[in-house]
Amino acid sequence: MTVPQPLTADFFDPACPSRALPIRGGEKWSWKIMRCLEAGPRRFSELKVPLRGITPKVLAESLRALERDGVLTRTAYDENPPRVEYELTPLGRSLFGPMDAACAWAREHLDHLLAAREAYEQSSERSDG
Amino acid sequence: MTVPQPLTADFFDPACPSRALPIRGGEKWSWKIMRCLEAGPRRFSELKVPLRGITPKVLAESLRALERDGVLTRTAYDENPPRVEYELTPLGRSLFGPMDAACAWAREHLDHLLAAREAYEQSSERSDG
DNA sequence: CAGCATCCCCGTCGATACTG
DNA sequence: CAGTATCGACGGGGATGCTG
Repeated sequence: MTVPQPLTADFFDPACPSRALPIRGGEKWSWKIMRCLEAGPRRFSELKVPLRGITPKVLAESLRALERDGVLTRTAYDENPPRVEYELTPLGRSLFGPMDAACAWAREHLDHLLAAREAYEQSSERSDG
Repeated sequence: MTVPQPLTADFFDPACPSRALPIRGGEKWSWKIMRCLEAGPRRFSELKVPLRGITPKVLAESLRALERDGVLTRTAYDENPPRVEYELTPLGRSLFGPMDAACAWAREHLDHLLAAREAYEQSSERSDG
């Protein structure tokens, strides 16, 4: 069970699942955008409101990346004023599974985590001065 | 069900679970390090081997961050030559749950994802090129 | 309204060299 | 062996202004 494995790591495989996740934590806005689309299609400006502080440039970039990965669709209506709607695909919705798992973990262990962080700060203050 | 929600997003809460995850995708090596420790404690140099290409600086930084979050422990033995061992905590091991969920998703939808990407490239080549 | 263009900041990551 | 120090590359993200 705890016997050392050969450490053959498949994560160097370009097709490694961990590389394929459309939602990487480093991408600050992806989760938030998806949550804002969870209840149904939204327009560009409708997304800007709940995503307080996001700039149009970053929102456009993020949406394009998610569209590229087939997580959402972009539909432009030829109207005036222009209207564009973003909507999750089934593939996108399937991401809520792992996302919820991650959030559940965080909810459950948040206290523990913050305590560990604080304890670490305390112990390093002594040496840092 | 698909009725638009107020879009009250709790992810602006500093205590939002999504913010608390010790493993953010942007941190390139975190998952890999944890996988390398899954089977049991490992020394610094034992980690460098499977994590091909990681520099000692980055490995040290990453380990420190994970230690700070209580995900692993660092144990230095006062020997010569020096020996330091890293080992997952129960908290760290509990992360494999959500990690596996994410990997399972990726494994299941990788084909779909790559196809979407390719299709996107195709359709944008016409306008770009 | 729905973006794009431009410039800049900063954190992660990497390469290299050095130390207790 | 197990790191630290320094420098630099790179990319996400932000601020501001402009356009169809």
